[in-house]
Amino acid sequence: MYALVDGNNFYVSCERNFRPSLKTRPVVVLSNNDGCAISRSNEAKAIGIRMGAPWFECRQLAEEHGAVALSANFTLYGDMSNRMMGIAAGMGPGQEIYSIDESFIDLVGVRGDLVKRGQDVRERILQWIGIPTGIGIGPTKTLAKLANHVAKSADRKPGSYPKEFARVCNLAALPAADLDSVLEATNVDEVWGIGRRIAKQMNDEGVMNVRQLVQIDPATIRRRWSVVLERTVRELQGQQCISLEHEPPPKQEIAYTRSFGQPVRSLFELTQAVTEFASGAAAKLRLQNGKAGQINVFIHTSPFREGPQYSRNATVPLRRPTSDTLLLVRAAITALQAIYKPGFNFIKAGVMLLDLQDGSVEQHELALEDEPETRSALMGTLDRLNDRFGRGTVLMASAGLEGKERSWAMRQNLLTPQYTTRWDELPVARA
DNA sequence: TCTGGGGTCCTAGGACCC
DNA sequence: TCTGGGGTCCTAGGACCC
Repeated sequence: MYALVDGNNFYVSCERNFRPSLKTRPVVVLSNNDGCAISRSNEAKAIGIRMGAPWFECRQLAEEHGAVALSANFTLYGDMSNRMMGIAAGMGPGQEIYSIDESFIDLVGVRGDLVKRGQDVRERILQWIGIPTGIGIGPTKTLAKLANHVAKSADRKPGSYPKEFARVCNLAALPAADLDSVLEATNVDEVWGIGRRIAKQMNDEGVMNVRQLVQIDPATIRRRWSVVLERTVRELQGQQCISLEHEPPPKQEIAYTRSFGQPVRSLFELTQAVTEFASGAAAKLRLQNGKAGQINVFIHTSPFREGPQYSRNATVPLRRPTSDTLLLVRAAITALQAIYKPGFNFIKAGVMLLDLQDGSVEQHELALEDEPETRSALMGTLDRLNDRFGRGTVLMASAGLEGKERSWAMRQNLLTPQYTTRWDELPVARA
């Protein structure tokens, strides 16, 4: 038995916590460069702002309704997430943190009324962290996800499901007939693992709701679609196919990619960006104590804009697997120089670390180019300084200096303070 | 003027081997 | 006119998730 605990409109809820005046207004949180709406309050959804909608397209509509837009403050959301996850973990003996705002809880061996238990956890998160959540409970992860969808819809959209399912919903406790009517009221595109494409294909074949879906033989699903979807259907039928991951497995690749605040043309500017991205990726890599065997760099123009398009990437093998910022930046710049072509308006670049391996394995060579121990001490110091005094405190000179140059830096014009992670930005309470 | 970022898994097809 | 069988590895692309 599993529960899925999921924060409602998570980024918006984090922001509202520190600015209660936002609680009655439509609020949207925007992606990097203030490009798209990536989190919306119920009020913002109600006026028709779609997930992922470009802000320049829906801005007027939003402002006519008194909406407030904010730049994404991922430092804040990450910290709020950690606090929420700590409380959610109390619901059962195991937890898998599935994304920034949701975690699966293993309920094996938990006795008593699970709905009551869920309601208690929900209340605690709301009171201590200020984040409203929905909790779904079911015999498989896919059914727990579905129950979570029911819990949220019943709470927000009157008439979608019976009201007693609102906020906390346990599908496992339902008599078969009631479960059937829930499944019948749920479109296949709400199922975890069924996206737009497959939902469309199913609809074309007359499979509209989940009750119809669970009546299909898994072998048929496999033949018509894939083993992935077969697992999904089996899970909906109550058979556990996807187990809980207590520990996140080490990443197989690490990416650091960004759109620019404005298009750039020169190799000089791209070198700055690629330096910064490679440094950032290297820091993430050291955080999981890994080493990369290869590094990939890409640059491309904007498919949304007029003008000649250009998109290329290059992969450079490292002589030895490494997590050293200096070596990775050097390799990234080599790759960039190989793919750069003048005369284009570049809008995005990225660095990907590939072929990742455990950092405790050291491959030596006869003539060492550097002193590995000195270097890893240097990287440790670099990470500690940037952690303590803020990202970018110590950086590679080719990344360029704050304010000057760096024309590509992203726009975040509507950024809120880091209320919970910086002493000088703590909210102040007045009597 | 203006369109995010970071992942995973699976499959098909090509290259290559004996 | 006709061209085997069995296998591995790699990559690109497509699907999905948040």
